[in-house]
Amino acid sequence: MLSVSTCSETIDIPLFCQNCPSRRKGSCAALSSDQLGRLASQSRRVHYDAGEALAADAMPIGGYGSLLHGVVKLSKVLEDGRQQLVGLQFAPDLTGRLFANESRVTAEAASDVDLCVVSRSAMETVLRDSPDFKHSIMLQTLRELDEARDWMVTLGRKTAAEKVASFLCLIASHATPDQDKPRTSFDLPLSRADIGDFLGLTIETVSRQMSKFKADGVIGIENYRHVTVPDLARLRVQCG
Amino acid sequence: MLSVSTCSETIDIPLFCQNCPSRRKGSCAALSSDQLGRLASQSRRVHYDAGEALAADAMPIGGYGSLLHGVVKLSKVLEDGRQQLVGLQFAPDLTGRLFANESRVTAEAASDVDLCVVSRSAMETVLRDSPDFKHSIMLQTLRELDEARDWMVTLGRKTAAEKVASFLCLIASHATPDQDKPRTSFDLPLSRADIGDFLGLTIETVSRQMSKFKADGVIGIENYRHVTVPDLARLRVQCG
DNA sequence: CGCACGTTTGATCCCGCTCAAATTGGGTGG
DNA sequence: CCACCCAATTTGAGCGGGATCAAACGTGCG
Repeated sequence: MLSVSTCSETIDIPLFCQNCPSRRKGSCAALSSDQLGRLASQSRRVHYDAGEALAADAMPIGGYGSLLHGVVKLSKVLEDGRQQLVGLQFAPDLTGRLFANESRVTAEAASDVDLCVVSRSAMETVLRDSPDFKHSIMLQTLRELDEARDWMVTLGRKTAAEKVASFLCLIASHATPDQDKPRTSFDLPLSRADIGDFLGLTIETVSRQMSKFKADGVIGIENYRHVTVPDLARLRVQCG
Repeated sequence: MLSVSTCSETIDIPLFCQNCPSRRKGSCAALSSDQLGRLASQSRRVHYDAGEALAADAMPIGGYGSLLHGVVKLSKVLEDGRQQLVGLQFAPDLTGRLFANESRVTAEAASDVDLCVVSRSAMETVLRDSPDFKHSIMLQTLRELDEARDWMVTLGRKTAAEKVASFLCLIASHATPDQDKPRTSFDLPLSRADIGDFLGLTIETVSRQMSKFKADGVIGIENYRHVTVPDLARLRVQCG
């Protein structure tokens, strides 16, 4: 893998990169095949069960991970235990705070999660050697900033019903495994408690608003976690 | 200015860059003197009066500006007019959404503001030619993301009193013209209405909490806008 | 089956919002 | 210099949305 090829584009691509979301539409798409090979040789697949922590607030950064499958929740807590989710990550997002010694958030696997992990030094090397790779990650960072600011509007100015509708729309638009269109049927990656922490609401209020949407026919709920949306436009109207 | 010098470090630095916060501790610090000269030759000083808009949500990006003096507020509005501030910028922050055709926020001068403005193409050129400059801006973007996430906790999980205290602490830590220590006496760059929009509160609630802090001796208020903090630690405790 | 946990549903309370009025201070013109 | 005006802010009264406290329900697992 470390030998450098100068001809074929595809032969040198590591097998496990071929179907990787980061290679197909994430930051690794910016790497040449030999850069990819070099990075891949220093990476390893890591699985986290739902609920496991990938990184803790104010703790040293162990490494960086490209999200292959699953959902990662980013959160922060106040001293007295109040918690706020500050972001959700989906494939092919990169986890881990770049250019800092400590994490600024707690990262936990919301569902079962597969990561392609590289060490901090390997990441720094590829960032130095591939401006395109770094650029791609800068674009992701800017997108995350846009998303964070969008969510600030939800947190600061929307009603409970609008918050829950906004959350459902967010999941519908990301639950899509391989397409760009929002899904009309999906599993929620978060418990009611996590949804409350994401929306700045209590469990009970989330539950009540979901029940109300169900009663109004805006959504269907099965087994708590599975949601169907007969009319996406109707749900979107509820987002305020 | 366009002539390239190979010897002296300081002679070629444009006069109006010498005292510029972006040159001293912002992104322009990453530029060589001839890169700086080239960029400066394409820049111009622009003044905005308090209240003027620098950029509007969903409108094309006109150019980018390094904030020389003053405070810029970033906001988003819902269709029905509800507004949320999603960030404040101070010197030497860069204004303008990079690598996008449209702004994702409305940017307004909160106070009188001076900007060092460059065109989009000039910015793209210097980003291409100077990896250090681009890196510096990436660091700023990551910092803004951290700040946005910190504020999400404030918006989602704090009480009105804690929100107002958090805002006062934020201003105290940024009102410092040339030092890194929080100020104990400063002018608020925002009206009560803007503070409310920043905190997800109404004008009245902001006013009541400020009055309460004043009555409790945590802060002093003169002429609505000027605040003194006799004991910063006591204010910080109120932040939750 | 029976326990445990996540969720739903119900009853009540309270913080922050709404509506309304008074106060302050700055600017303007006589 | 003062009277007036206007916008921003403060203060007050009452209401309501979401929180809190409490209990019932459903689902999965040992």
